[in-house]
Amino acid sequence: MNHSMTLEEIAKLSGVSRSTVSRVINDDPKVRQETRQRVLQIIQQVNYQPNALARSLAGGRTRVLSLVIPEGVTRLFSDPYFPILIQGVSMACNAHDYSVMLWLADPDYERRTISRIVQDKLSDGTIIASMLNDDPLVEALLEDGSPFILIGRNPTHENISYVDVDNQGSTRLAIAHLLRLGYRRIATITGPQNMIAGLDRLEGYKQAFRQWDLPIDPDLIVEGDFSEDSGYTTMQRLIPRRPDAVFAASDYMAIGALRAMRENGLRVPHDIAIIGFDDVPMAARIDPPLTTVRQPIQKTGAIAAEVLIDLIEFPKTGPRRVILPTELVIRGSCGTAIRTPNELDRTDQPDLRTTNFVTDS
Amino acid sequence: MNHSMTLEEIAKLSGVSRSTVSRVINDDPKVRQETRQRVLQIIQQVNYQPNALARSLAGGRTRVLSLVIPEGVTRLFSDPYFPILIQGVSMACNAHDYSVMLWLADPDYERRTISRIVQDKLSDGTIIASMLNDDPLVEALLEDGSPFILIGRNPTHENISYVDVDNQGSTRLAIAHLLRLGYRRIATITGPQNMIAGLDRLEGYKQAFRQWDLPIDPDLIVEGDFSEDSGYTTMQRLIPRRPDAVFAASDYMAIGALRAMRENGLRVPHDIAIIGFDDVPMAARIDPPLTTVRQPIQKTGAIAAEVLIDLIEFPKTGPRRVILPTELVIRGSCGTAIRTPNELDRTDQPDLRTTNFVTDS
DNA sequence: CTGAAAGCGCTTACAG
DNA sequence: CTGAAAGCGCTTACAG
Repeated sequence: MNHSMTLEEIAKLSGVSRSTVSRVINDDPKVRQETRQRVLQIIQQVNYQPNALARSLAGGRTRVLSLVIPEGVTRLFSDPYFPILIQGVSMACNAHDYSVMLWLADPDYERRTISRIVQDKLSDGTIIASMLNDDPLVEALLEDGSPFILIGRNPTHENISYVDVDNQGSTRLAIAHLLRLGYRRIATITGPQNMIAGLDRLEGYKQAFRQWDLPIDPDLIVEGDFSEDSGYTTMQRLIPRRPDAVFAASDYMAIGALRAMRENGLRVPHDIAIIGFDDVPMAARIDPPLTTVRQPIQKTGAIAAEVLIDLIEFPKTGPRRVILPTELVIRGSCGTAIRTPNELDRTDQPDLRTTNFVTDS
Repeated sequence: MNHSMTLEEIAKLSGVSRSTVSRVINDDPKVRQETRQRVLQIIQQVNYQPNALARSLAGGRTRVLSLVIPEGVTRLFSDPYFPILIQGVSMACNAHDYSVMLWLADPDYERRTISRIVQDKLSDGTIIASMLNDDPLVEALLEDGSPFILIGRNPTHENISYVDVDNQGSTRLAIAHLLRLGYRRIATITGPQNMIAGLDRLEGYKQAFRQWDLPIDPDLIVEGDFSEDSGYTTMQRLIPRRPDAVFAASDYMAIGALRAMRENGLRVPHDIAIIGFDDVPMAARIDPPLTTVRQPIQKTGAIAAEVLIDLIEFPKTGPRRVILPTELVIRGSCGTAIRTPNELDRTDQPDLRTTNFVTDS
């Protein structure tokens, strides 16, 4: 167990006061070059690293961000969504010399957990990736007044900072794509309806039908939880209802649905088409390659961290809302042929600046 | 921005000294019941939460663990290994009132990153899940003298604490299973050869052949990096060499290999058998279901955290080494029929207490 | 059982 | 440009 150096010792070694050493460490310009050099050399020499705890306590800032992710959510394992998100957060934090504290918390937190996250004062701010509506943590953070940001907008508090994608618009576009190809019995496997992403994607699905003056068949709407497993299970229920296409609110649900289709002898896209959401790496690799709405997951995490850091360093600036662009990636899983070309060729231009089409190379 | 309560204020409100409040908070037995109650009530009433920073600085312990995972490793995204591991760590930490600081660090750390992890003093100990041999972080931690534990043994420092599975033994058993079924041209897609798990699984593969007095064909050994993609790519190279079975050192490499097999018109297990490693959820779901070596990933993370916490709280106790049991899970991907029953039925009993056979329900 | 005091290792006005 | 001093919010011997 090495004895850790302190400011005091560096001061002694370099023949200055500890105030001066502190100033050198903090790049305070009003230190004589000569002095600075001497101190820096000593620091280098003994490989001194200031104690982050003491620094934070005295300075009032920890340079730590809390990242809260719902524990137990199957998506954590079935799907690289959260890993990629975490990496985005981590990279942005590294770039700004922040560290990240990870909380995999049960969504119905015990009161104690919330207190720990909120009042610990171990982090300067919080990123909530749980996206649950009416998350009690949000209320607690609001009350505490410490900076935080959500991944995914919060419908009950529109004045909270968040970063999100246009889930409604992107989904509308995906459904429109299927409609344009002639599909009519388009089912959807939704995300959890207690998460805004799940709600918004379902809403986008409905909007597309309304835009086209087509009826919505409630029998073709089933609720999943973003996991591969739920995609499989819900697809099994959907098959007897004979959809000709499916929009799954996540790629892994689409992968699960494909598994169910295969087991039931359905050929994709010949017998049934499918579109996913996310564009995780696996989407391009399955058979057939999955048409999907690509969202910038890593960037979402990075932007969340950056906006939060900004919020911490400039507290006056009001809540920030960031909407990141998505794009529809066309691959093999929804076919390309127009099935019933009659009267379908309406040029509905979606009002969606953030969404683009791309064709996968 | 709420004003945060301090010990001092609680003391004033409850008419005692701040020493007493501190004792109440820390469950010091030598406080009169009556006093304790009064203080606790005030604490409850104003929802006071002690400042963790100050507590740590004064107490010398932060109750924070650092978890270091190699960034950029494709496995982080292609595979739930790290997410499940993280969850294990997180759950154990929650249970012991520890928090976890996550470091997704480039494996060839900048010197600065190492310093931050090691000397920050923001955490009481470190879990290294990078498993890279000759990790500079290990040297730094060793020098610093602060407690840490590895996921995966370290061949150069056998006296470091770690938790691992018997990779050699498990693999030997998996290969023996294939040999017993009559396969002879058994290829392997190894893990990265700069990680001990990759090395040990390859070593187990070789050991099995030696045990059976069979030659090892270097053409049937290709190196992957645990990712689905590398499984696909290396399998493409392997196919012309006509293996009749493949042992992939991770399930996702097996999944990638299956993709290559399918594209080349090979039927599994009719034309070629395959065994994976990990038993991630997807293993049971692909077509055909994957025979694999199940390792307790979440438990590995949990045990690592628990042993580390123990090491922190009882520093004298020497290095701990934990080997967790694995089991061979037999599913459809390697077939069941003995192909060439002649002379194969040797009853080699592997010397492996930690490995069991199970058949998936 | 309780309090006054020193101390954890820093930062940051305040003087000079 | 530099130092002495107060302070961040706790813990923990030391007295009593």
